[in-house]
Amino acid sequence: MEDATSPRARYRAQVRTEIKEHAWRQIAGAGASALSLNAIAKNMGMTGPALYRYFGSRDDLLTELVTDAYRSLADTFRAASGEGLTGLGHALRGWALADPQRYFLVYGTPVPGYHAPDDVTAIAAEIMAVLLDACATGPAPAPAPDLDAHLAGHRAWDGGHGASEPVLRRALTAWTRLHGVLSLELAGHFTGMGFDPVLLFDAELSAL
Amino acid sequence: MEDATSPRARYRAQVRTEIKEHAWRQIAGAGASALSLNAIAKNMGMTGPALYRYFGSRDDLLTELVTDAYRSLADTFRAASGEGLTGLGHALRGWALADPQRYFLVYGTPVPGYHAPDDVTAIAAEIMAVLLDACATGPAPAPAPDLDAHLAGHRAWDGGHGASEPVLRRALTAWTRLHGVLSLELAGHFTGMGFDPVLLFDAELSAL
DNA sequence: GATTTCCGTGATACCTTCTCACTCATGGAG
DNA sequence: CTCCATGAGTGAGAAGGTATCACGGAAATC
Repeated sequence: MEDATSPRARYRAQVRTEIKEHAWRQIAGAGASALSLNAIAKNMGMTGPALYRYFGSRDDLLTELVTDAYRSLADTFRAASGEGLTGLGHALRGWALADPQRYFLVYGTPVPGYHAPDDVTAIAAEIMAVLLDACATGPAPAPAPDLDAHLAGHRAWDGGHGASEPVLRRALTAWTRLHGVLSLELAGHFTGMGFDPVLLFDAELSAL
Repeated sequence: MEDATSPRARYRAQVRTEIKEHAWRQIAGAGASALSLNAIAKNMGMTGPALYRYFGSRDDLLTELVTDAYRSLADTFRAASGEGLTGLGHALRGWALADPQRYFLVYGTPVPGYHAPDDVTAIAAEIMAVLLDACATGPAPAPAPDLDAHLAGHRAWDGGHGASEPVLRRALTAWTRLHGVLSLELAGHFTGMGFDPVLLFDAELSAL
């Protein structure tokens, strides 16, 4: 009855993935704001309303793409989890450069009203866990007593990882610094400046 | 004839600024993607097409808002230019928190096809000049020979400032690190984590 | 006072998301 | 094998968006 390999279900799953493939192509080309259900339907030889059999709304489709993007980043992180913080940094940059709009779907400008579903917070916690593991081994960063003391009382986000406060701080710092370089690079703010962003990224990475 | 204080010109300028005020209100509330000429016109007691007398298109209006945002940031930076890098950092954070969507208009997710006009590159250069001034005085950062050697050959973006390579690197690092913390904070990526982002921001600022 | 300039409107074309009634093919049950 | 219910897809249409156009009228200018 509810067999997952029912012909109907298989067809449905295939169409869903095909819709998402077209959606990713649109997003990679012109950003998330250019995602158009009508255009996807036309590209697939269907009419617009047909897509509402597969996704409840444009926002539902976009939310699923965001979740997939988070999952993709989590997979990339997990695959590079054995290579330390440096390996994690390079994996992050490679993942971001492979599809900048996908990076922006995760870390870009949020829509004020939008609330991420519980899925992505769980995946974000998994990403943070990998980052915390990588930050546990390595040199202790410069001391920051104020922040460490504050983190000691506000460390629920470590998900029971049990890392020391300097490790928590190192993870946060790695996150924000790498995102800082990467997001400005992907947004094109370095394009007119002439230098190679990878050297700046690697300098920040080795400073960690 | 072409008097700037002609009744027509004064009225026109007033309507233009009123349109922009409504536009800022919309953007602050629901982001740049929610900017609607029709809604602005309705709020002003006009019909949609009337606004095309004042702005050539929705993109033209948005471009002007982006330019105004850059100019506002440049003004804020110039006002804080005497207070060193720490003052600049606090001025940046205050400016960003006052209107997060305005920050995202400058440093947020770009639309792939969009090209910024020459205005904003000039203003961006002015912002960079203030940052370079603030980075000239202060402790020398940790050495990074590779990046410094590369910057020595790719420093056209300093606008004839004549700063040394470590100073250029300090300015770039300050920019990317502060943007890293700030953009993640404004995007709400810290909301579920419990800690106070200002402490992380200040820690990065004092590490510079 | 006559004329020109230009603001605002309504109509229109074309796009979007999204709902709804309907048709029709297909898969599963007897 | 037959019947029927499930569900995919279509066309119409509402509501709202950008943008263009011709037109009327008010206001500034001469």
